[in-house]
Amino acid sequence: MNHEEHSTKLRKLGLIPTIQRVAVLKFLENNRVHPTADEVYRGVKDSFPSLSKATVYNVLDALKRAGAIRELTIARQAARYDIMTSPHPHFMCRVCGRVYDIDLPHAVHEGDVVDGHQVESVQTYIYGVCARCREKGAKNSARKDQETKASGRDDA
Amino acid sequence: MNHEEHSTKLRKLGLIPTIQRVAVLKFLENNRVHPTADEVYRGVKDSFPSLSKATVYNVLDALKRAGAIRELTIARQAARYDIMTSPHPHFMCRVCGRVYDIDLPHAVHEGDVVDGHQVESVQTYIYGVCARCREKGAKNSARKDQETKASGRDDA
DNA sequence: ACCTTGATTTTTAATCGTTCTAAGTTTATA
DNA sequence: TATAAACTTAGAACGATTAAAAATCAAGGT
Repeated sequence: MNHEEHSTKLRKLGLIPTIQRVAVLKFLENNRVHPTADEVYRGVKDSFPSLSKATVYNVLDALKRAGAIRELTIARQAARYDIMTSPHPHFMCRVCGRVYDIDLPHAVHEGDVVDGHQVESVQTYIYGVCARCREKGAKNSARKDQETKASGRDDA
Repeated sequence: MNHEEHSTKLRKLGLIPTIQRVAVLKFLENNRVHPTADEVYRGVKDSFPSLSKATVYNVLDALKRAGAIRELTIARQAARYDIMTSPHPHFMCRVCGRVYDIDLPHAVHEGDVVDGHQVESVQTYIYGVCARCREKGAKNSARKDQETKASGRDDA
């Protein structure tokens, strides 16, 4: 997608296509790892140094309300953002901190009524150890029982 | 449950049963509305004025790690706490802010492996308008199309 | 019961994600 | 190009949570 197409997409969403909005949208399309607002900020700022962090929050909020992205509260520390696709669960690894898309549908859907409550959106968050870290852990423990650091990662 | 029983429960969890821990545990058992740390603090402080907020965080963290309570990140603003029962989804009303237990099982469970990832816990959060607010809204709009405030509530 | 030692609580300050404010800039439209 | 509305910016403010250090308490041995 080029600049023009992003502008069109934003216009269709009812948003004025400013260069900041186009830049954030482009970043989100090229970085589908569920970045935090700060990660978006740092990523976009590289190619757009005058960008303000408040703008990132403003743009993310506008995109969210326009229904173009979803906000994930999978971790207490910071919200994460996902380009809108059909609803699906997310998995967060407690070892490396990465967030993965899970290829399963939700059991409850928009429009459903559960226990008398009108459903507008659903998020399922799964926590554990991801495939990559399980492998690494297995390797390490097989070799030497090395301590497998459980601290947070520092990004993808 | 009386004080002695709470002490026993804490001991079984491997925690020294201090009066603060007993008080927080008791509060959580009597207020199963998924309170925030601050709501726990205010609630317990009533009957225990010397209580510190840091202690509430410490106790909640200890209870969480001992597996006695679950932490919900259903809203970005603040974590909420739930006495441990079998895993179930939660519903948050965007009108009144209340959080309800949903009587449905999760589709994914502890111990499962999904896409190669080892599952340790699952949380499903559903957002929308609760039964109570739907009724109220219907009543109001039938009567006079009164504005239905969408701001946060101020508790149960 | 008393002591010792490690765990816990307390107060206070710090951190950090997010929101607010006020001023400056840009966009859409005429 | 003029104008008003929308948007961006920098920086201050906010609020939930965590950290640090000193004071207090709980448990087990004497």
